[in-house]
Amino acid sequence: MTEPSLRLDDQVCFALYAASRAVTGFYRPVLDKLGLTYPQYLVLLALWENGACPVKDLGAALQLDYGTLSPLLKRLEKAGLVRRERRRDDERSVLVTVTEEGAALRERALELPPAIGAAMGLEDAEFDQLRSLLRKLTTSVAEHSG
Amino acid sequence: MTEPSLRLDDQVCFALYAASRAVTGFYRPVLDKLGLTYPQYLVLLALWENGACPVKDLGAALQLDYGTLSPLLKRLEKAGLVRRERRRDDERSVLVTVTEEGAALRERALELPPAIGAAMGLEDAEFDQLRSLLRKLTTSVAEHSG
DNA sequence: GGCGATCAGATCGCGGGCGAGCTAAACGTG
DNA sequence: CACGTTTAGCTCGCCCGCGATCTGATCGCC
Repeated sequence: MTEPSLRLDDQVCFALYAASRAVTGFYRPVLDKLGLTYPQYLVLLALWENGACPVKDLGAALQLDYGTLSPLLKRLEKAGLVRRERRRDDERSVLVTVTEEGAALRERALELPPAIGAAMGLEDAEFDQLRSLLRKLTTSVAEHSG
Repeated sequence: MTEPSLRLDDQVCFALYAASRAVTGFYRPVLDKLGLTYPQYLVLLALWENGACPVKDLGAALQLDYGTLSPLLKRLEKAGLVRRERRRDDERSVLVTVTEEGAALRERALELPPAIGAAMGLEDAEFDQLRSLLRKLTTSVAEHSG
């Protein structure tokens, strides 16, 4: 019965934290040219994919709450990339729509995934493996958080 | 030649971002009981392991800059877990030392890795695989950021 | 010894994340 | 219809992360 390790480099949680920040750090200079931050980019990914969608659904897709999304969306709106309007049929809900300008950004964003893919230095198999392990981890941890 | 995917769920970067936040979210209630935030916990991990160490080395171990570490260490000091003192032999450098109280926290922290390990729901092999993929990813991305 | 370069660290500003507390709209049940 | 409950969203405060800028201390080199 050995004592559990508290070595920093043994912790998957630290590896995760470091990797996540390294990747967003890699995106930063590229996204700067598009005038976006990393979370803003993720929001646009969700919107490009789904067309318009209410704030609630964005939160579900990105696992972010209103405290994060509300100010972020306001900044995207101020930048002219997004519109926010109350639904007529349910005044509680706010529908977020991509503007022309926001849609145009999508073309320039297409170069991002290949660039990051190359920088990651993983084989295709490792890439898929990593993604599926991360998904499994996320859902499992979420279940244990209830 | 297909267009690169911009689907949110295809992006490893998003899987990473979501997993990292899910894990720190899982730690939060447990660390709350110790009066710690997640980055503070990581700093203590590094200090428990190395004994005292200058701010610069902490930054290297955690990949964090002074803008993050300086205020964080001040908060840890105010909480009585850590001491900060200028070195006599090099007045530029600040040595960070764990106090008795900080050292005592280590015992209570020993229960964390098993708990998170269980919540992750990964086999031992997957666990090691994930960690090594994350490390590989981190170093590779860091190299491509120069 | 003097002086520019480098280095350790602090500070500030901004944009996340997130919990807590708030408003207003819609719903549900009598 | 009235009234409590749920729901969507906002705001605020605190703590990261990080770029930029500042201060002092040390080093290198003449």
